[in-house]
Amino acid sequence: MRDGDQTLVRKLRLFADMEEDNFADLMQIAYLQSFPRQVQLITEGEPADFLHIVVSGAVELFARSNGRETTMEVVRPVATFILAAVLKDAVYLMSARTLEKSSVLLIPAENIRAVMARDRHFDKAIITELASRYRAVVKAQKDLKLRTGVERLANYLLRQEIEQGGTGQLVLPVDKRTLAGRLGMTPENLSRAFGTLKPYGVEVDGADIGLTKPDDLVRLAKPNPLIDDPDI
Amino acid sequence: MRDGDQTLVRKLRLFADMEEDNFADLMQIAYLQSFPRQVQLITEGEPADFLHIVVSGAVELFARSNGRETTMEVVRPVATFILAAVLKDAVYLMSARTLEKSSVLLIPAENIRAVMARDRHFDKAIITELASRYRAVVKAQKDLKLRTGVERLANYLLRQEIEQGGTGQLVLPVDKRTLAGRLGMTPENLSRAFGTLKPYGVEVDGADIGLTKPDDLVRLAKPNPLIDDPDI
DNA sequence: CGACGATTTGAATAGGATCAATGGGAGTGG
DNA sequence: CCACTCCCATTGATCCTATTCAAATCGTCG
Repeated sequence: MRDGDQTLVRKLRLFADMEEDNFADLMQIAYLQSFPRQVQLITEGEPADFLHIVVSGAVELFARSNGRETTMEVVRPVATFILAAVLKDAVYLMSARTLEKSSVLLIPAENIRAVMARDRHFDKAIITELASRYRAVVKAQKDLKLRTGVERLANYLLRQEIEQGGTGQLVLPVDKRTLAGRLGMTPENLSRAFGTLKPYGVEVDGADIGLTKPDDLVRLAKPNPLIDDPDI
Repeated sequence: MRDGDQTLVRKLRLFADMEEDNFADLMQIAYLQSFPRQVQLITEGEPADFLHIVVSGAVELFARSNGRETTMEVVRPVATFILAAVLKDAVYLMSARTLEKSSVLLIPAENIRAVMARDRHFDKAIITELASRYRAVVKAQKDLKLRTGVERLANYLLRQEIEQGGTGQLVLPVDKRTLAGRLGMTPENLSRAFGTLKPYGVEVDGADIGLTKPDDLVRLAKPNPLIDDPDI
């Protein structure tokens, strides 16, 4: 692994306060792997062998049942995923696939648990991380149950616009098919939702989106910090 | 608090391994309060002052936005709720109200954090608890996104039947209005869903349910351990 | 008995999904 | 460079699920 990448991983909430020796141990054992796009990394139902950390690219967490499939989350660098399964020594509840060419750091679950047993700071970091993840899922569920598809899209666009600098412009970070999954709708429906938002100043040109009437869009979206604010 | 209740709380995963002194400290400070049914205990958006533990009765976690409301979870004794908010020293993401006459143990958030700072076992317990909660929410989201209302009800009935002894009989633990919320549908729809399940041997008499054709019901419900198994 | 809330039933509507067909690049091979 | 292909995105039509609004029924409790 390149030093730069290692520095990024070290900056993760999860590892930031870990004792130097322990971090070095983990990095010694961990290995970084590169994958092309659309490679399935883990499969739901299998035992959690490795903690995964997306170092570059993007990973989609998804789930299947009955022949249906749904996107649960999109993880972008630098972030961990399936931490809970590793800690519980349980099976994965979600599958994961790369959305783009990605590199992923793999740390054997047993090593994570071993460091946990001797590094106090790591415990605290895990607690913070898990609590944040938990709250993120709760927010996602509120988004899903309390809003229509159009409202979810509107709020998503408003969040992205802020994240990308508040210039009234934004670029969709994933293709529309994946975005539809993330927003809990079909691609067809997403297309129509964009259509519905046109009168609210949403101008679409491929992945480039312009928001020309932010006030109108906000009035429609009714953003709610308890759903949309990533820091709460 | 009665000794019996204290014993039950002590048996919670969260407190089971805690050092005796620390547990005694917490119980000293904690206070048990009784509430009639339909009392709102916490309100989303307010700072998390207390860890709550349902000692008897039942508590519904719900959320609002846009004028819509949805049930997120029903918590039954003995279990904690809003742990994540307390740990992050953040605002509640969900509101809570009693469904029945209930007694709730309240522990000030600062004391929880203080014990965390000095009790190693408590850290581990919190991690386990949070990881379980996280996985529970993920399962709930899969249930919601991968199944129709009728399927959710069918699986719910099958889970309850097992939990209540596998006799082919079960009693709904909440009124149907609340059950509808839990299952992500309206009361009217729940009624119709029960109607739809009649040909599959679901016999309804108030809160008493009989499952006379379990095989047929299973065929419809297609239960999935990665959604329905509480121990995974 | 009477009132109130819970549940059920009915009819109309809305939000999304599905199926089918068309347009539009990006990449490939000639 | 161009034709071809493939996949994504869009659009239209239709179907299905679930919500909403309204009304009837049931049960319980005072």
